[in-house]
Amino acid sequence: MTPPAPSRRHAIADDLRNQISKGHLKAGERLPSEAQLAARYAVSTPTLRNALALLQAEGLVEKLHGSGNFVRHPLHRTTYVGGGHTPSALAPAERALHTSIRATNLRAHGHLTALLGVSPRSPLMEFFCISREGKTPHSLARIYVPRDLVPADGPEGLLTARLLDLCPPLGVVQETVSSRLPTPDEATTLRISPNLAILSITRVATDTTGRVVEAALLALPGDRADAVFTTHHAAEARRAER
Amino acid sequence: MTPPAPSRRHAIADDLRNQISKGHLKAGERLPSEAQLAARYAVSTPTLRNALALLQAEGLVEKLHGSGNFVRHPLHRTTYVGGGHTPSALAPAERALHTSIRATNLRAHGHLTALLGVSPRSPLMEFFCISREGKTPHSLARIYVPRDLVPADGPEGLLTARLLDLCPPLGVVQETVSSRLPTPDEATTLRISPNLAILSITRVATDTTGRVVEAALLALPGDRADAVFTTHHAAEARRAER
DNA sequence: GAGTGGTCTAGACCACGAG
DNA sequence: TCGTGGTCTAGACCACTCA
Repeated sequence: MTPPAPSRRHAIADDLRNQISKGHLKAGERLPSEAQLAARYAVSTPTLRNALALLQAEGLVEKLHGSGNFVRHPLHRTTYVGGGHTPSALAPAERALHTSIRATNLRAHGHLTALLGVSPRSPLMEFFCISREGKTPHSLARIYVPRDLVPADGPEGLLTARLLDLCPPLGVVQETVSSRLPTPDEATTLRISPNLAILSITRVATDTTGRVVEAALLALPGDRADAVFTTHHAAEARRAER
Repeated sequence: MTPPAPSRRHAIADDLRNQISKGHLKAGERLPSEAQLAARYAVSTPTLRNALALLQAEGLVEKLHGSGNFVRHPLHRTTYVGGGHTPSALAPAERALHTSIRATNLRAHGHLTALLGVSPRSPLMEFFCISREGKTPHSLARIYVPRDLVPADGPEGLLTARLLDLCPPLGVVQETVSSRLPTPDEATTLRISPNLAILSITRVATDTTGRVVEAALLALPGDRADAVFTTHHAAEARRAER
């Protein structure tokens, strides 16, 4: 189907890919050093590095500066479930994801004002969430909520984020998905290379009055995340009948 | 916010980015040759090419082999509207998109059988759609429909695709979004570099009986496409009351 | 054929991580 | 400190586009 790529880096990448899929190189294992691999394939180091860059973009190999290149564990894909009211970037509970949340008070600025439809410097609360499987991060979320929607009583623990499920009757949730390169910060916190594209989701939730109750900026590593959106058309058909 | 990137290629990319945004380099214009730019910035050609690769990944620059590097027209972003029943990768009609459709008869094979929930070699019709704005493609779609749902009367013109709006009462539409590198074919038909990630959307639509009436594989260039999904929670709330 | 980008080489030097 | 990957150089050769 795909014509065999003539370039050397593709040939090398194909060979390593095969070795990985056939189990000659196991998950978590360290590859030989780039110098050794370059010698084995009789290419220069930049060429070999290009080959590894391909595998890295596919999520098969993880590069750790100073340590080596490692075979990534067999692609545990995270699934983001769209359609609203998920406190963090809620992945299906199937897999044990440790989610750490950090809450910060701040004031609206920049495009946050436009997203939330509030005036500049109006008080917000930011929830900075990272979910990990083991040591490797699987999602990064920055969730902004007008401060008056956050109950002042409890400590801003895990529960405060969860209240979004209950508090106001949700109206419309709009999620915009795009694919882009991570910012340097995102790349480091997600522990991915700056060349690996991410799924970037902007979620804006409004209550029934049209007020924005939540704006979330989600970043999911492109090599280990999908987003699923399900639409029930039967509901709309029924509604149309009325 | 973002610490100034120390590497030369980032510095060069930043400079070119500024020149583009300030209008010193206009859309559609050709950049000086890579050799000239390398000389101007006093770097080697590979380094300069790395800088251009960054701009290319951002969609600001388009490389045409043998012709030169060009400033891309100001990012006409296409928006894919999720939530079902759109015949092709229907972008909002705001912009004049020429969509060409080619219909082919084939039989289910490979993962198509799983997607559509049909037995192998059962007859399908494939719609191969490309939408362009001017000369540059904006989306690529392969839509598969069980052949018995396609009316045999009319020629498989534009209308055949549109009938999906009407014919069966739709049940559930599920759309899975991921970010990945294009296959070589996709890269060439979309006229993007193999390094630019695409938004890949798999859409499966079922009718009210649960039968799959359409499976679509969509590929949208990551630098000029978004996908938007809107969920109306009021409807669900009302439904829950009953 | 002249000029362009695409690939590759064979080194050099720096930055990071672990012992 | 030592081995690792990260960046860069200066030039070679090939492939493509256009006149």
